[in-house]
Amino acid sequence: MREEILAYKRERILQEAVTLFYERGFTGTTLDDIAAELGVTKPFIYTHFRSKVELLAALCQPTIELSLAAVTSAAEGEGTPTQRLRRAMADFAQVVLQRQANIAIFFREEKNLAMEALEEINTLRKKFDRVLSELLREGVAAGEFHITDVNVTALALGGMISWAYTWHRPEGRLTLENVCNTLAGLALRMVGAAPPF
Amino acid sequence: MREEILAYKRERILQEAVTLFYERGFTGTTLDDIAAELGVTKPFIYTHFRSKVELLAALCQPTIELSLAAVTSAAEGEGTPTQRLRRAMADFAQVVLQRQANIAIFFREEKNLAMEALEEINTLRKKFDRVLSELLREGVAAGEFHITDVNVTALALGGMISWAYTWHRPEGRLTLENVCNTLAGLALRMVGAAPPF
DNA sequence: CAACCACGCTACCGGACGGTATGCTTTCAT
DNA sequence: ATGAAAGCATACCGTCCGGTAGCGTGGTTG
Repeated sequence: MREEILAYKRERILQEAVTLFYERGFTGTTLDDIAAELGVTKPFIYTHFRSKVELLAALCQPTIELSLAAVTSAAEGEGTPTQRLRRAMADFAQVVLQRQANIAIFFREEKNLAMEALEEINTLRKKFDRVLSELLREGVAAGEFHITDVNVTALALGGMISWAYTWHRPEGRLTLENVCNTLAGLALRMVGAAPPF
Repeated sequence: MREEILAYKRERILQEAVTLFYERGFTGTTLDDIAAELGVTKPFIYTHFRSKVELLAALCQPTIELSLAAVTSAAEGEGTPTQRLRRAMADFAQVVLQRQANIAIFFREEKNLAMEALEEINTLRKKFDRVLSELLREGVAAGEFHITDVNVTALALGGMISWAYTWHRPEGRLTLENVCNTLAGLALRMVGAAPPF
């Protein structure tokens, strides 16, 4: 149970850090700010994280891992390439929107990550692109997709979905599921899959 | 001619600032760094810009203005909605890729802009989305586009193109024109325009 | 009750960096 | 040639903030 409490504290720090980094930026947020918001002091944070930069990595990496897991799981799952791409895009969109702040922080603060952490994450991103490209190639081979440049299309797909972090408002007109489905539909069109979506 | 020299100096400062902010981030770059790279000293920069933050704004705003101008010009130009959308997307993509560093800096360092400058830019961005949405609506009315949610589609289109700043490599496999055309083609598919592209 | 220990706070350090006051150098007008 | 003014460098200031050392406190154990 000691362990669980430790993990909980760690999680609370991360939560508050995400909120503040998202609102004010990484360098615009001091560790004192985070501590104050938690009702603790700076050394408390240092018992759970070695540095501010490590805190940043700890809130980026798992989110990128989730994104990769979403597309990988869908791509390697059951169904036609069309069905799998739909699921991959919808699930990826869901991760992006559920972890909107984390995603935003990662893309904004990339330059503040330690080189080591950044390389690890970039490996994941390359894998993401490879998995997506491979799925597209399968779809082309199966005659379901019609694509001129598979690699550019994969990047465009990833971008269209990722970008949602910049404009989605959780309390807005559209529900999360709604947005995910719409985006997945747009993705299928981009690859020339057969209607209806 | 005095004026021209002044403008030139200003431009050189901006160039170097873009390069360094792009590589190391805004807070990761000191004014001394920029000055050193130019072979001058910090006060020199202060004779041309009131503050570091103003420097940031000066290198973001014109680029956003160019983006808006690109889509506006195409949207209000000649041709069918399909032709205009193609041109709008290709021209916008060209701005994004030619000003890749500026675009990247803007999206990354948004939080470091002065509130006033940010609001000004956000006005431009809203106008961008409005112009694009309006063009989509025209296309739907003309029976050329088939879209379920015009606003989301506009955001998705903008995102797909904007995102290119994260992956395009000027010295890579693809020429700039190549990428712009491919992306414009993908855009037309997204809105359900009639092939061929 | 006493000894201990885990935990987190108070208090502080040191360096980095945005910004500026001052004075020198160069250039131009008279 | 001389005065003035523009333009830039030297040198400096004050602050902010990431990171740390050491103490106080509360709970647990024998």
